[in-house]
Amino acid sequence: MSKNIPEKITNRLTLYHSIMVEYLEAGIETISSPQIAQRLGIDDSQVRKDFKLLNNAGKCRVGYMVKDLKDSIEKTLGFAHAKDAFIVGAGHLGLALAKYDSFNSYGLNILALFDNDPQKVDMQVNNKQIFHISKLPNLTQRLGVDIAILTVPRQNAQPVADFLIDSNIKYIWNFTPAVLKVPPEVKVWNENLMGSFLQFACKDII
Amino acid sequence: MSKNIPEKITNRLTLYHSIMVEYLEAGIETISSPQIAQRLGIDDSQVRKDFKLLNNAGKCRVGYMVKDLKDSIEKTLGFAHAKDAFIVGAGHLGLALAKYDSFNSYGLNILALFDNDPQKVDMQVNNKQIFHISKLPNLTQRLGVDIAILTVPRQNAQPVADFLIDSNIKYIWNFTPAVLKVPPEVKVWNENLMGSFLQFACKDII
DNA sequence: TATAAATAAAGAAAAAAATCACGATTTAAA
DNA sequence: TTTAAATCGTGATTTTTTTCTTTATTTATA
Repeated sequence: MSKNIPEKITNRLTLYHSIMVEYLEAGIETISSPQIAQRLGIDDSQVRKDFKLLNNAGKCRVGYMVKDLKDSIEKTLGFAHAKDAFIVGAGHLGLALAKYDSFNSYGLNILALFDNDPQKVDMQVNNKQIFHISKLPNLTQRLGVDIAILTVPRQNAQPVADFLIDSNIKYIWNFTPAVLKVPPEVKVWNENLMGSFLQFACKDII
Repeated sequence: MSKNIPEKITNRLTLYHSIMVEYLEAGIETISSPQIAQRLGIDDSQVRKDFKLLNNAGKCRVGYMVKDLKDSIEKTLGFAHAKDAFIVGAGHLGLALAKYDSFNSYGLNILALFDNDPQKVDMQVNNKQIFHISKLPNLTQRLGVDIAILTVPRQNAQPVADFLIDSNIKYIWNFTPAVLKVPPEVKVWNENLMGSFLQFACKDII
């Protein structure tokens, strides 16, 4: 689909999307760039520039059609293009993500969870089974999954990542604070919660 | 402290910090900008520019002292300046964050959790008590807490946020997909997990 | 000691992102 | 109907961020 959209814009598009969902639920059919801008604390021309990317014309003095914007954003970000993934690490964070049903509507399909704790194995979370980590290579191959969401403790992050890579996982969404060492063909996305918090903290609180 | 560091740089600083922790644990005393750059897939002059911000000189042909860099990053990002916070919403995500001990070493002190589910009230998570949400205004005032980490379901996000604001919460770290409406004196930081994922997905997978 | 290689530092250049400014359009109101 | 206000669209400008280039320094090696 339309790729190569810069991170920052993608991020704003998802925020716009949330607002569209809210407006639709409230039965509001049109929305203007200043309304959105004020809500997000950004410039209104920024919003319009982003929307131009969606090929979605607005109407002067009226604004944009909420439904059309929502559809365009979904199309642009590939919501419909479902991607399968495993969650590796069935601790609280892994379970929280497994229960996070929004993933589905955004095109991310969690097929199963993996853990090394025998007590957790065979449990079900949100209709997804927890398997022993040793089952991962086989299931990866059988189901053709190449995305893993890594939610193990920091100490295990690198060895588990190595295991995932051996099992042909190509994309790791890394929720651990470890900076993973991976070969060039494997892509890592660091969620980096602390970085996120510190950005918040540095700006306003300290 | 040294504020107004742009988001992107703050984010990189936390990644550098993770690498420093790892090097220290491995007993490695120096590190060079190309090493770090390669690890993170960025330009090495970028790394040096970031380090210049820390007033931390390197040595040609040798690199930087790992320990010094780690300390500088911690000082710059205000790790030592402890900030107290409440977690609002004791679902899996809230519990996961309550158990996330890294928060502490990064200067974020979770004092307690809040939920409206009577079954959860009075439970302990990682030595932190879960209170009924009705206790929040009182505790906010008594403990002088003005940061809330919001992990309730999307449907409850706005009403709970309104309640927090009435209770004098000034900073909301928003893990819900809702885009909150808040008065100008209240600052919201959207964690926006889906945005994060879609950035990842758009880049490489679709 | 001389040479080569790795690296930091710092300025220049390029690229990307955000903001500004203004004309055009549309709707509502006088 | 005229006027005013709101809003879009877009080019220009500014700011920020990243990358490139060069010079200087340090260490290791011949």
